[in-house]
Amino acid sequence: MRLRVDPTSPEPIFEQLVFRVKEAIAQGSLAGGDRLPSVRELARDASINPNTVARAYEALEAEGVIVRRQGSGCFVTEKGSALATSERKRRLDALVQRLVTEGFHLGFGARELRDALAERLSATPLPPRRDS
Amino acid sequence: MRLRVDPTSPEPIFEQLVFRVKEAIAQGSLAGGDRLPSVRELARDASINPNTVARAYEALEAEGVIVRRQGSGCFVTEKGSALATSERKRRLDALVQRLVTEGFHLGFGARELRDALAERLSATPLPPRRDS
DNA sequence: CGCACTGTACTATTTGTCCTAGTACAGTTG
DNA sequence: CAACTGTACTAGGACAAATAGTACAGTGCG
Repeated sequence: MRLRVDPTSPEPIFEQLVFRVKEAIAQGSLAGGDRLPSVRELARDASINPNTVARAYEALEAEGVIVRRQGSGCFVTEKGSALATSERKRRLDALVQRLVTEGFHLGFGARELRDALAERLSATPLPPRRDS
Repeated sequence: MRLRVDPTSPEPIFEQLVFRVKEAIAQGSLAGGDRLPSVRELARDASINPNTVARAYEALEAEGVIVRRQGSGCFVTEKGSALATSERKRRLDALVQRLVTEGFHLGFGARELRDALAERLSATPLPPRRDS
């Protein structure tokens, strides 16, 4: 469980951490019940402040991705998203719109976008979902 | 050309403007050669500071999306992305990875992601590209 | 129990960004 | 010339991010 962070990126460090954890789960390298590195351990490994790690873990818990247990550690949740269907759909649409718009300005057309997504999905299939 | 902005959003106003303009181009409601509203006019309409609009236009020009002509206005560029192929590919992959990861945590599977993208692309087809 | 670990909660400080406000200058258009 | 365009500053307020340090509270194990 090695998490890297780019201190020069304009993206806040704690947000990078949040995404890396979600990424690891979406790729199957972290699964429900798995334990994350401790706040202090991860801070030492990544050469960042423990408070920053704690902030990332706090955000992950707020999203329902992990649970934090005082004294024992942080663990990946089993359940899926707790959002209403309409809100989930809205967020997905926003993500897709982002991809389409930015992709277009990068010079990619509809087919290339579809292909890139398909390739990504077949390269590392999504782990099975455990819907609550 | 009406551009709306959400002052309560955590996303900076100037970034919202940048994306709105790119969105309009990707949807065909703005095309190469079209003129954007002036800095002061847009600022008045959206009830924001002219400096904020100027900042957005500056960012858009830095990305090659528009050109700014002192005294005459800002115009949508004809050309495509000026980035190296490898860099364009890398950015596209990052966008796709974002969609897949966040989509997964929203509870969507591979098929639903593909369908959402396909639906978006068929709803408003991308305008023809004028590659430089 | 006792110790070492875990997360949690503060305060304080520094740094950087976002946004607003105001002024001024420079190029373009009619 | 007059009225518009973008551009470039300064200044200041508000806020977020990250650091450092300290302290407290729950857990697990020898």
